Amino acid sequence: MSLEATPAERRRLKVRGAIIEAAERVFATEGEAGLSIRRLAEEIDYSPSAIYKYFGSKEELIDELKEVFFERLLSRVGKISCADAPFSQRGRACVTTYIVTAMERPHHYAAAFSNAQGAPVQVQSEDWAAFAKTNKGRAFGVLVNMVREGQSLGVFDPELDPYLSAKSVWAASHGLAQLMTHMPNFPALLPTDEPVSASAFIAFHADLVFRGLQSPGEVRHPDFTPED
Amino acid sequence: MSLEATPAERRRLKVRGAIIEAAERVFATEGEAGLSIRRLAEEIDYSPSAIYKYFGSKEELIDELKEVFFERLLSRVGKISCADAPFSQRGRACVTTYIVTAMERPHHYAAAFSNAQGAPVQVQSEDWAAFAKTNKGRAFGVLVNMVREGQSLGVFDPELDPYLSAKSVWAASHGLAQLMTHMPNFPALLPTDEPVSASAFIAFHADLVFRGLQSPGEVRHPDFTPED
DNA sequence: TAATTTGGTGAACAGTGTTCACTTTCTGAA
DNA sequence: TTCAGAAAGTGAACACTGTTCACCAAATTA
Repeated sequence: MSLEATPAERRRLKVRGAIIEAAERVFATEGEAGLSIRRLAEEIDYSPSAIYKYFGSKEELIDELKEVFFERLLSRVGKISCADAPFSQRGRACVTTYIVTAMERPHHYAAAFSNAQGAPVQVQSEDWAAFAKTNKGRAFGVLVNMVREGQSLGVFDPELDPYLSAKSVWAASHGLAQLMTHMPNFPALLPTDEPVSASAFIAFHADLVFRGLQSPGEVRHPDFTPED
Repeated sequence: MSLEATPAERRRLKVRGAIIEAAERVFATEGEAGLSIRRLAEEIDYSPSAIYKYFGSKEELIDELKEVFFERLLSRVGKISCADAPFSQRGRACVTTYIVTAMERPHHYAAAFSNAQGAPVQVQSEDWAAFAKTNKGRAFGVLVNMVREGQSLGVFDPELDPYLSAKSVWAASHGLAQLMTHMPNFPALLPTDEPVSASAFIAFHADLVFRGLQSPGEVRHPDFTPED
């Protein structure tokens, strides 16, 4: 048995790739509702039971879709966090990038926080060591470092625990991401008629989140001006 | 036809009540996964098709469960908001109450933000007038008033738009509620061994949210001390 | 070439939500 | 009180679903 990719292995990867490609296509547009094994099989011209030679279950297949989605989310936020820009911009960009990426694939993001039956994902007994290795865990690590950097720069309140603060930032980002994937016109829900764009509101939210972390003397008014 | 409740009407309400009671029982513990029409029919000793004489569809039935849940959430947050307590306490309590109530019925809360297939609920073309009449909309109104009160007291930054601020607070609350219903040990996910209780972390989060709203001069360090 | 693993299939199982023709029960008016 | 009509309830069926399993053919290995 060689370490090279045998023709059989290459063929296998090809079929497997076709499956997740078709799954990605239908999942991105119709979500879990439109993704049935039989339909997937029809799209790739195989029998339904063939899929079970490549994936143990439908859930396993969808888990892979979520995984690649979170990898992109991680990579994007990671890139932002170490970009060449002032801290205040980078910090806010972490939050906005997270939310924008979630909104690009609402079904993926929603599914990542609920299993097939819409029930809460119970991640019982998961400890820190296990969590830190997951994509979610590494994205969280980026946030912790960002809080630490802000504290060392004197911008963020040094009294705040970086881990708890990062969790709070994550929760705040997650909340807006979820609300906006579920109600696309959420920012525009106003009694007045002046429109507020999605991106403008995301910026506003990111700003408020960061004001909460700033040192008592450092808090400034948001540079928020509704555009377009 | 009288306005009184005829015996037939009373009987009908009784059966209907038995259905939602059974549905509530199984939904609260097992969520949408365990709730099937056939099982429900078995529990109330009727045939499955009988249920369709009372509810147009399974979704309609579940919508009612969500509705009563949000009514309780609304009533709780509403009570807190006009309680006899200092503003800083009431304000934070709105956030913590929201999160704690969500955690009491994780399946209800999760379902309220995703349809049966786990796909995002698309509330397209919903305008403010319609939104303001829903339970979500009225709970949101409570938040807006709270922001306004904080501004008139000089505690919150008067430059902030009350509606956008209330949305941000809602998003932040929703985010933690969702994260905690999905990962019960979220607050305890720490590299260190010192435990942080759920309630302690919720308080910490609420505090950060409020720091973000405070006037530049008013920001104080959080009075957060990990208890128990 | 022979043996064995792998890839692929169709039929079936146990579920699901929902519909529909049908019967039974109850109700409101003549 | 009788009787038409509505309401309540039923069982069988439809069209799905994820999943399994015996079976078959093709590719790989010995």
